[in-house]
Amino acid sequence: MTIKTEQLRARPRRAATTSLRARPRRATAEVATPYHHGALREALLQAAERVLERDGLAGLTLRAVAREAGVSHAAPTHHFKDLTGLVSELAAIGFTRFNAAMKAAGESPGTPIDKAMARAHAYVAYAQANPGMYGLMFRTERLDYSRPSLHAAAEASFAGLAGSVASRGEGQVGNEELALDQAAAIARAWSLVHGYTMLLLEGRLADILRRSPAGTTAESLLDAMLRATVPKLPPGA
Amino acid sequence: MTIKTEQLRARPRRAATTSLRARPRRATAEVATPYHHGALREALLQAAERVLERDGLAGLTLRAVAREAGVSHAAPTHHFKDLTGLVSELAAIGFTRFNAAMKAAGESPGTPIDKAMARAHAYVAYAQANPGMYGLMFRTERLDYSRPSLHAAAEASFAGLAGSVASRGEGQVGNEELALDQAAAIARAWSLVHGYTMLLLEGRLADILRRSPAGTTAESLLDAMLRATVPKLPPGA
DNA sequence: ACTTTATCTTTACGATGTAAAGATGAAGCT
DNA sequence: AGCTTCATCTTTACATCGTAAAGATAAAGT
Repeated sequence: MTIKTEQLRARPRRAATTSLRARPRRATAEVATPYHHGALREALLQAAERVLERDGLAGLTLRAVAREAGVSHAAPTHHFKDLTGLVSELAAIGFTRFNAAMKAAGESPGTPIDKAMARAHAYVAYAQANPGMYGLMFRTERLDYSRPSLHAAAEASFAGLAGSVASRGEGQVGNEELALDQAAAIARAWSLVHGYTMLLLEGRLADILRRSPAGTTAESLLDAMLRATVPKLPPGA
Repeated sequence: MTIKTEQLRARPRRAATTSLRARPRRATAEVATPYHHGALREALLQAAERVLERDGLAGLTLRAVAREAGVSHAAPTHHFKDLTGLVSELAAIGFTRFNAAMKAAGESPGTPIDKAMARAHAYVAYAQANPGMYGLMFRTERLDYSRPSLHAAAEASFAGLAGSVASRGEGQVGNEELALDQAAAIARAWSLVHGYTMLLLEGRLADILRRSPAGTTAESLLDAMLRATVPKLPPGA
């Protein structure tokens, strides 16, 4: 691919003077990548997200993240062990934010159908605003679900979805049995919105949108698609 | 990862004797990786598919394919130029086979709804039988749609889907305009079946299946999911 | 003050994609 | 025929990547 030689990395911080480490502990309001100890873990996660949304999933390498954070390429190892570790931790963050967005959308006023629509739109909106993150979250390949943080966040995400479909109270759909029509309703809602999102992000819906009436957007098409399906939702609170 | 040293590759065919190339041209029934000229291109594609279904998408590397085919690691370059080239060509083959399976399913007897169900089942069945291939086909990242073979095969796939939904004759849904409800119907069908397939392949449906009534399979859940949606299909031939 | 320990850097190795130069044998030309 | 040409394959080379291991460095504990 011939991108650029690795020598171009953000150089290892202290060039020659060896003792500018006595810089103010809090430059403006937050510690700006402190010297030795510091909050490298968080800095790496932020750098990783920046790299992800800038260069895509393919560009999200351990070394690129370390470069972006201005540390040596082996520094992340101590905090995440693996690329899998870093990626999984980042995905957990993505799920957490995603869950918050979905919860907020579910608290909108209106009929249950209105709420369902709002949730669906929030779902797609999150993916459109954070395509890299969404791709990361749903590309299992390099994800380790045995990590507690990721497991919990993803589980909460599913529980929220299932709860919003299965006409229970608020999300509390633990581990109990599901009737076939309940399971089908959950699978339907999830498949619809996830499939639409994936096709949209991969550009597969571009053709359909181009042939649709002028002014049709991804949102309005989603709306039309759901409106034909939603009435079949189980009668619930 | 420490897999294995590259020395373990299928060694470069003629070890020391230098002239066993006068072996029978057709060993049993087909040329078995001929010497110089030969059908390397096809052999590489077959090797690639083998590697893909054996080691997954991550294991599908140029060098692994060359190894599998028993040639030097740079041999594929001349036939495909890139990893992208090889992968795209393989995806084109996948789409072609997929299209054939879908067409066959569409020719089953029964009502239009029966046909639609048969097609949906064929869709998921293909993905389950060829998970590597399906993942390859719908993971745009390393695909070059400007390649004529891939472009044509993918286009045909979409046309078949659109045609089967939009109640036209047989597939002829060229480039004309689409009414919003038509576009929505296509998006709905595609999103449903693609989303379901993706979630299934990534293991995301395992929880739902486990909590479903005993005996519920991926197929029966798909069936239940579709039965609640199908009645809303546009009234067509 | 000295040691311990967490954190970060260097160095090293095998793997990968890709480019470039060297072999090799089939096909074409005179 | 003999020679050249050229597509095909192999070697060699290089930049990159993930990961392991060993060395440095500063904060913390004794």
